[in-house]
Amino acid sequence: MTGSAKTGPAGDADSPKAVREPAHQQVYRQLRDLILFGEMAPGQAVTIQGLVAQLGAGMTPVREAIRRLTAEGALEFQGNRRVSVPMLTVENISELIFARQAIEPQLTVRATERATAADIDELTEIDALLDEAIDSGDVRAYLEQNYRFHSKLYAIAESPILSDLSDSLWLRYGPSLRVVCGRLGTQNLPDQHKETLIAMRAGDTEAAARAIREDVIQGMEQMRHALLAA
Amino acid sequence: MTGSAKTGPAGDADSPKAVREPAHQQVYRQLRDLILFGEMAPGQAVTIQGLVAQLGAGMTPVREAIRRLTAEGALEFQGNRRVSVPMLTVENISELIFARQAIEPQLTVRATERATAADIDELTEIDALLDEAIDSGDVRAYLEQNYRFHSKLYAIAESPILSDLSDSLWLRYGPSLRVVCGRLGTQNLPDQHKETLIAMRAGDTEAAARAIREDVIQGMEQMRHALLAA
DNA sequence: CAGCCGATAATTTGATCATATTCTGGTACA
DNA sequence: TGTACCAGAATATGATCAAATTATCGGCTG
Repeated sequence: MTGSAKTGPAGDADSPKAVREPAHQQVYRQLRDLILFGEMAPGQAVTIQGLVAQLGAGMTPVREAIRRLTAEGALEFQGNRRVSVPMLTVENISELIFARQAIEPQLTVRATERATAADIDELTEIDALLDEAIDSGDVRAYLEQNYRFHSKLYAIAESPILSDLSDSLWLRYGPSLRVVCGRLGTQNLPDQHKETLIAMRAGDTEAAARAIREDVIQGMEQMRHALLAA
Repeated sequence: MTGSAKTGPAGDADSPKAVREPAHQQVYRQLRDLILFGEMAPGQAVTIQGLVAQLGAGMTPVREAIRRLTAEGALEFQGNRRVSVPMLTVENISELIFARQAIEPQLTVRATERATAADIDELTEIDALLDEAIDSGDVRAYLEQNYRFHSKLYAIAESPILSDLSDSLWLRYGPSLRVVCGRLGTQNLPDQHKETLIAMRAGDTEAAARAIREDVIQGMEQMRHALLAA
C-alpha cells in the first residue's frame, strides 16, 4: 500500500494529464501522515467537519478516510459516534510489543532473503538521513525516516499480509511515539539499523531478525517507561 | 442473514430498548458475515450498486462498509475502482499460517489466565453446537460455530489489539475456507477444541496454547493442500 | 438571598440521500 | 486495426435530517 507506482500498465511519465488520484485517497494519505508523524495528539478528537475545513475536501472523502483509518486502528470510536486518536494504555503497549516482535523479525527474514544490493543501498541511504535527523534533534524527520526505513524493509519482503499487519500496528503507536520523542529527545532512541544492514549484506537472516527484534523491543520499552511516568 | 427488517426511515413503533444502529454499521455486519461464512466466492466482484440492490440500503452506507472491509483485508482493490473478494495464493497462505500461529496461541494464553468457569462453560456449549454441525455435515453452521468459538475465546483474553489482528486474518481466509470445506466435507476438519478446553479448565496455559496452535496449523495446512490441488 | 440541580432550548456534529460529474470498458464503425 | 462514442458504474457534492453535546434558565434548598 505504499505509493510507488500505481497499478497501471505502462507508467506514463507525469504529464498534465497524469492519473488523477481519487480525493478520498488523497485525504486518506494526508490524515494518515498527520497521525503517523504526530501532528495529532493522543486523545485528540477528530471531527468530520473539522477535517473538511482543514483539508479543504468534501465531506464524503473525509468520511471514507476516517472509516478506513478507524478500521486500521489508527483512530477509534469514542462510543457515541465520536472518533479520536487512541491513547495507549500500558496493556496496549504490551500487546504491541508482543505483536511487533512476533511479526517484524519474520518480515526481516523474508526481506533478507530477497534483498538485492540496490535494495540495501537504498536502506543505507535512508538510515543516513535518519542519523542526520537524530543528530539535529529533528523529531519529525526522525519519525519520517524511521518509518521509511521499516516500510522499505518490509516492502522488500514481498509479504503483503504481514506488511499490512505491521502498518496497522505502526498507526496505533505513531501518535504516542511522537509524545515520547518530544519528551526524551532524539538522542537516546534505539537504532539497530546498522546491525540490521550488516547482517543483510552478509545474508545472515537470523542476525538481521535479531537486530530488528532488538530495535522493536528497545523502542517499545522506552514508550512503556515514558507512559508509566505520565 | 438475520431476518431484520429494512431501515425504517423515521420513528416506527419503538421496541422497548431500540438503540437504532447506524445503517453503515448494519451493512458492514451483513457484508462481513456474507464474506466470513462463504456466501461470496473468492474472486467474486463486489459492486456498490449490486449491494445497494441486494441489501436494500443506501449508497453511502454501502460505500463505507466496503471501505472498511477493504482496510481490514476482507476485500481488495482490483485496480480500476473495482473491488473483489480476495483469492489467496500459496504465498498468502504461508503468511497467514505464520501470523495465526504467532498470535492466536498468545491470545489463548491470556484467555486461559482470565477465563471464569462461566466463560469455559459457554465455550463448551459452542463446541457442542460445532460437533453437531460437523456430524450433520452443515458447512455453514460449522463455519459459524467455529468462528464463534475462536471469537469468544479471544474476547475472554481482553486484548483488543491482538483480537483485531486475529479478526483481520480470519476475514482474509474466510471465503477460501468455505471452498475447502465444501470440497472436503466437515468430517476431516481439525478440532483441537476439546484439548483446549481441558487445558483451560486445568489452568494450563501452555497446553491450551499448544492445542490452539495445532488447530490453527492443521486447518491452514489443509487449506494449503486444497489450494495446491486446484 | 445565594448556590446548586435538573430540564429544556440552541448549536454543533454526524448520518443519509438524491443528484451531478467523471471515469472505465466495451462496442460499433470507419 | 484503430478511433470515437456510449452505457454503466464509481466518485464527489451539498442539502437535509437526526442525535448529542453544550448552554441557559427557572425552581428549589440551605
